[in-house]
Amino acid sequence: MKIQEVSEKFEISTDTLRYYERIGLIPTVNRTESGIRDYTEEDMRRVDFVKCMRSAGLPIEVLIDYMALVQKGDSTIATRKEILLEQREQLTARIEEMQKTLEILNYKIQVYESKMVETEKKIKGTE
Amino acid sequence: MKIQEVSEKFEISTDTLRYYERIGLIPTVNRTESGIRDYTEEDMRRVDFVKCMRSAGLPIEVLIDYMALVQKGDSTIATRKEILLEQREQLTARIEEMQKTLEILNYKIQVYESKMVETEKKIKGTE
DNA sequence: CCTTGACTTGGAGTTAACTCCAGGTGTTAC
DNA sequence: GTAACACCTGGAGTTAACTCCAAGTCAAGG
Repeated sequence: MKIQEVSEKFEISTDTLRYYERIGLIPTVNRTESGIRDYTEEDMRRVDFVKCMRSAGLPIEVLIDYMALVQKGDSTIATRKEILLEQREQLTARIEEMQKTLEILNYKIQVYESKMVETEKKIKGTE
Repeated sequence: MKIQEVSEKFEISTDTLRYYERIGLIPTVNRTESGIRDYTEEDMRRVDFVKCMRSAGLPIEVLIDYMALVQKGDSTIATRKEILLEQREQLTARIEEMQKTLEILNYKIQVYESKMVETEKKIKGTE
């Protein structure tokens, strides 16, 4: 698959795909004879994984380290697990924060709602 | 309250507090005669609110607009509610994304876990 | 009174994660 | 076969949100 197809499939710009490759977040993609990227299924699984992790805010640096360990093979499993444990912890913390904020937003919206209803009533009363 | 006390209370650096003020995210804080910031209770409520919203990733620009409307008074309630509705929608979307990622992390960690148990068994078998 | 540390301002620097650009090559539809 | 478009690379530019700095003022303890 060519870069634009991958770009459309995963909704990641071609610039970003090339960027991910050049910083080593995904390993170098094979090129055709004329030098054009030809993504394999495995390449795309990696892209998908990275997209997912990035969408949750995992830092690129951490993902670079992690992906490098994946490339290195089974001897790195313990380290990889450590990385994911750490990231999971941070992620749950972030989610919790956001849920607290969400509740405050809910409350504020509801307050505004009832204030607006009050205002309506007053207007009606003076008609 | 002086800036450093506020900084410690909310765990926001003094630099960030001053930055928020200068970009208009919180209105200008009163100064003592000698020009030193003296935060009121209301100032601190604002700081707390901004901190909460920022921790959930709401963009500063949106918060500036929102806070300006708050200053403007009750006539802006409908607009404020619209802003919060929009932000709430985006926030729930982000939370959902993160929860999907969390599940994938959980799965991956569990796979690594069982791989490690397998390796343990093999080692024990060869002893 | 003088030192030490907190405070002030305006402006510059940093960081992460893209995003864009220029200059060149390859390919495909007519 | 040529115009239009996708692709390549290396490097520069952008954006959001801080964070740091310099040069100066102010306040409290000894």
